[in-house]
This record gives sequence, C-alpha cells and structure tokens, in this order.
Amino acid sequence: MTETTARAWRVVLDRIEGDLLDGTLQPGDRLPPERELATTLGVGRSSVREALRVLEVMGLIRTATGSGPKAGAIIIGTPTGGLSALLRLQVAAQSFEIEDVVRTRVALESAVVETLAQADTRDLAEVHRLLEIMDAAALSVEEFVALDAQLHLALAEACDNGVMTAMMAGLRDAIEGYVVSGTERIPDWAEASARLRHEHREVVSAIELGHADAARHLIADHILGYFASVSTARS
Amino acid sequence: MTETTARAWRVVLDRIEGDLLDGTLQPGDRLPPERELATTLGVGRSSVREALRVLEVMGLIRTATGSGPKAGAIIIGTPTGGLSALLRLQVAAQSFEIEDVVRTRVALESAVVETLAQADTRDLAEVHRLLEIMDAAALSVEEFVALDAQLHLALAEACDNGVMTAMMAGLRDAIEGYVVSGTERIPDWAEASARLRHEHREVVSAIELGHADAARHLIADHILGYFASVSTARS
DNA sequence: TTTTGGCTCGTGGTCAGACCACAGGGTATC
DNA sequence: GATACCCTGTGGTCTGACCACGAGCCAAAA
Repeated sequence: MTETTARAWRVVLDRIEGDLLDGTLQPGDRLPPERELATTLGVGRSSVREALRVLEVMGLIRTATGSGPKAGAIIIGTPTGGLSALLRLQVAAQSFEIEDVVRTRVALESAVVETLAQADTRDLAEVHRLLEIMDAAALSVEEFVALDAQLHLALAEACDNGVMTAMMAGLRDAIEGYVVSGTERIPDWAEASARLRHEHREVVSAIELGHADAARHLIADHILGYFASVSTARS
Repeated sequence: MTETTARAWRVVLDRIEGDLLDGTLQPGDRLPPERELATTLGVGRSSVREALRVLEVMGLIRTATGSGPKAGAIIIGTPTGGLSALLRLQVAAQSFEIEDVVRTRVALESAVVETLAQADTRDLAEVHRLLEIMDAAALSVEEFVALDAQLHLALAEACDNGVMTAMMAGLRDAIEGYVVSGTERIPDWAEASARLRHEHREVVSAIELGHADAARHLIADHILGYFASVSTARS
C-alpha cells in the first residue's frame, strides 16, 4: 500500500540493502546494469541512478564506464570517504560544532591509545616511521598538519578497528580546514610544532610502556591543548 | 579543463558545499529550484537531482513538493538519519564488523558517562523517566530493546554533544537487527533484563555520585557483557 | 461584504528516449 | 601470427515531457 507512495529511488536503495543483508550481493560483486535494474524494479533509469549515486558517495560501490569485468557498479567497502563527506557537510551546514567534533575525537583517540596500551602485541611501525619523518625534515605548516593527520590515523589503524579508523578519519577531515587556518593564530610555530612532536612521542612511549591511563590523558591533553591554542580569540 | 572530466553531479555538490561554507546558504534557507540550479551550473536537471538526493540521504536537506515557503529543498541539519543509513549499509556490506561497532560504542559511551560524571550540573530527567518506564511495565523484548536504545541515547543527549549523539544513534541503528535477533539466544530473558536494568541504575548512580572511572567501567561492562552473552555460539 | 469553490502556477518526482565516451573483445586484414 | 578496426555493452549526461501536490489568487455565490 505504501509502496506507491514510497519514492522510486528508495525502492532501489532498499532492494540493494536487502540483497546485501541476505547475501545475494557480496563485496566484490557487480550490480546489474542500470537499465536492467530499472526494468526489474519497474522504475526509471534516473531513479536507479539516484540510488546508485547515494551508494557511491557513501563508499559502497565504485562505478566505471566501459566493458569488461572492471566496468559497471561494483560493491566495495570504503566507508572513510563517505563518512568524511557526511561529517564535512554537516560541519559546513553548522549542525555540528567544531568543539563537539574535537571532543568526539578525544573520546575516540583516548579509547584507541588505551586499547593499544593494554594490547599484548601491537604494530607501531607506521607510527614510528611518521614520528621520524616529522622530526627529520624542515616541514611547512601544511606538510606538518598532513603528517599529523596521518599519525593519528596510523594509531587508529594499529587498533585494527575499521569503524574507529573510519570515524577518526572522517572527524579529522571534517575539521581539516579549521585546523589549517588555525595555524595562522599560532605566534611561534617552531616552538608549537616542537611541543606537538614531543607530545606525540610521549603518547607513544606511554602506549609502549603499557600505561593506559597515562596515554589516555596525554592524548586528550594533546588534542585539547592544540585546539585551545588555536581558538584563543573567538570572532 | 578538468571541469569536463569532473562529473556533473559533483559540480553541483561542490557548489552547494561551497555556498554552505561561505555563508551563502544558511540552515533554514531554500535552495534554488532544481531547474534553475541546472541552468545556472550548466548541467542537466538529472545531475542536479543526483546531487540533491545525496544531500537528502545525508540529512542536509529536506525536499517537499507543492508551492509556498515550505516547498522546495530546504537546508536542515539532521545528521542522525544520514549517519544511521551510512553505518547500516556498511555493516550490511560487511565492511564493518559488528564487534568493531560495539567497541566503538563502548568508547563513545565511556566518554559520555565520564563527561556526565565530571560535569557540575547535568539534566538526567529523561534518563530517570526511561529507567522508571523500563522497571514499571511488563515489556516485550522488542519494547525493552527500543527503550534501551532510547536510554543510551538519552545519556548521550544529556552530554550536549551533537556529534556524539548522532554517532551513538547511528552505531546503535546499524546493529539494531543484530541486537533484536540476539535476544533469541538468551535463555532466561527475565533474568537478563533484570540484570540489564540493574546495570543501568548502577551506571546512573555512579554518574550522579561523580565517580567517573566507575561509570566508565560499568558502562563498558554493561555493553560488552550483553554482546558477549548474545554471541556465545558463532555460526 | 464575506465566504467558498475552482483555477493557475511553481515546485519536486518520475519516466522515456536519445546521445556520448569509454573499454573490452571479436574479427578481418596484412 | 600480429595488428588494426569495428561492435557491443556499460555508465554519464541531457532533454523533454508528464504527474502530483500545495499555495495563492480570483471570481462566483451567499
């Protein structure tokens, strides 16, 4: 009864979600061609495309033109991009406060470092590699910020939790512009970056010593401290 | 030059995001009509619609037919729905593990209760209301699960952090099906629900006593305990 | 004058058809 | 046997058309 009122693209979306849930569609599979989906579901091709567009932006499918096995719409699982886009847009639309994003990052990263500190084994090779790079070279502000993002992301990835990794990346992305523009308010960048690098190493040390609580507080102070220094003068 | 390679709908999406960022578009504003956007940006109306569909699913706009001030596409900020849809789909596509979702919930809710416990003032009226309801009535499993979701969400809302609230709601939504079907594996539901209710009250007590660490551990055990009891036999 | 009924118009929702660009595979040619 | 060509299937896009809906307007009726 409500099927007639349901919008056509939602029919397509629900169908695909259903096929995903019951295993009809698996990661790596190809979706039927748009034209076929349209006739199968009794909707127009444009409605199918609207649904596919949503799936694409959310990182569920990848589309390619041409022919062959690599063409068409293929189920993938790259949640990071979609999460980033969503959070970025919500920040742009002012439905998310920067402060709330930062506090959420603190919550997630505290859990990350706590988990890492309590783990029996951990692979921090990438983290150490980034620490070295950030110390070695004379970096521009933009390069430093980019590496910093990579470092925090590497910590999340070491945790081997796809959800947390994706969320951290998304949250970071959402406030990327704010972080970059915020560096302008820091009077002595050389000193600030030295302090940030030192805090990074302290966090990693705490993790490797298994000091979970210390790591939690260090990372929280690290993040909050940076944003406090950046938001001194509120416009 | 790359404008020809950039896909048309992305042009629309980028334009709207830009207008959002520089304040040309504000929450509550109406977007130009689809046909006007199409001619303005030099793309087809279908491409405009694909972009608007993405914005709608992400919770950034609300569309309505008809005429008058309430019609058209209006900027809103309801990130919860979009986040839920995204996480739900990623879980369906098996790019998110249930276990990772649960652990992320633990991380966020730990932070929530810690923040509440450390706060000078807090409004837990809704939380207490839900606690009463869950104790008073003889609830079906579905009702109990729904109320439990509301309770956890109420805690997040008491924290006054839009990002965390949206994420918690989304994470909970994503595994809703799993939670409901998991109740079947619990042999003695009456005993289990009594225990869950008791744990809820313990958490709230710890918050109100200002015992931040205790609250953190209680909520973590509460969530992890439930999922451990539900996933005894892995298929 | 006031009310009421229908009319018009602008909006999103949908569909059908057409064309293009692209990539792979098959086929004819050298 | 190797190469160049065309054929086919795919997504990407545009155009035009129609529908449903809702608000505002205007004329006819009370």
